[in-house]
Amino acid sequence: MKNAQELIKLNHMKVTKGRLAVLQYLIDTGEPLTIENISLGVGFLNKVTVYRILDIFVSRGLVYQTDFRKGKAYFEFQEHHHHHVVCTVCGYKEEIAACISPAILKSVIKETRSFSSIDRHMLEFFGVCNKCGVSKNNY
Amino acid sequence: MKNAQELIKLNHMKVTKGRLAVLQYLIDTGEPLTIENISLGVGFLNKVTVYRILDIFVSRGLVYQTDFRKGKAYFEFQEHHHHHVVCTVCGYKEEIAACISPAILKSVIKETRSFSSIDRHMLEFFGVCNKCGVSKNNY
DNA sequence: CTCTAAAAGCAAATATTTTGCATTTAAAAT
DNA sequence: ATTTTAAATGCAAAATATTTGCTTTTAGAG
Repeated sequence: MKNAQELIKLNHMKVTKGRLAVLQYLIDTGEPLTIENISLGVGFLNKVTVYRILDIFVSRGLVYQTDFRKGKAYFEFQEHHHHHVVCTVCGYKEEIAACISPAILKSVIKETRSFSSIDRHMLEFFGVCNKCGVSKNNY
Repeated sequence: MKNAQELIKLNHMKVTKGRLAVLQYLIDTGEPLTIENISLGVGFLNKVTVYRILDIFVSRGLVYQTDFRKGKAYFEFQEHHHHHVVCTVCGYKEEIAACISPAILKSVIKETRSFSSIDRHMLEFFGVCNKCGVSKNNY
């Protein structure tokens, strides 16, 4: 388990107070957070800077950016790569280990004519949680 | 191949001029569109109404809502369910057939304690297209 | 310690999404 | 056909999210 500073260095970025704080906050909370969440959580950073820090973290693959159909981006440090199931009624989110298989990734590479490699993917599942009632259309 | 009106009726919604126009536009263009795109494309609908129409289309599974890390939602009619590879440099999008396997979906259901069914999922791949250069970090 | 490119701050603009309420309309009931 | 009514739409405004341009600060190389 590496610390924030090592992780930043390993990914070829300047180690700054802001980046350390954002990454540490993401590591500590361990759940998907919005820019607003992070900005408030860290406390001393300009929100624009938070946007820029997350942009670069995501582009280096240090942070997973995703979308839960809430009209804004969510960011999460992923010590272990994973995805979520989201309730479309109450917004409850559960972490899941299920992920695409290497075979699927290979088939993507094989299928596409315009990309020779895939850096990352975003995968989220939506349903209605047991509290909110049981959904009918399965697929 | 069903027409817009049948599709709306089949999904238990009132058939309105707005819904017909939006769905038809999505069918005709056949690519992921933003609210702005659809609003302009249809021409006569208030943008708020477009939001509301897409909300209900997505909730009924008639339309696939996704996110390409552009700070806004994309919507696409999916005659055949599919996903995309997106270039993180130029934004170029390519349609791909690759999708999660039924086995993965089963494993999600098995893994989660809070959901008894999954209605839909969002899956997108990101990379750098051949035009923009070749990315290094593969996984 | 100096220097410089990169990062952060700040203010403002732009874009996206949501909300509340008045009006219109689809389609069911008469 | 006409009436009725819940659902859909329009409109204006608010709230929220994201981007941009430019100045100042700072990490880290030399």
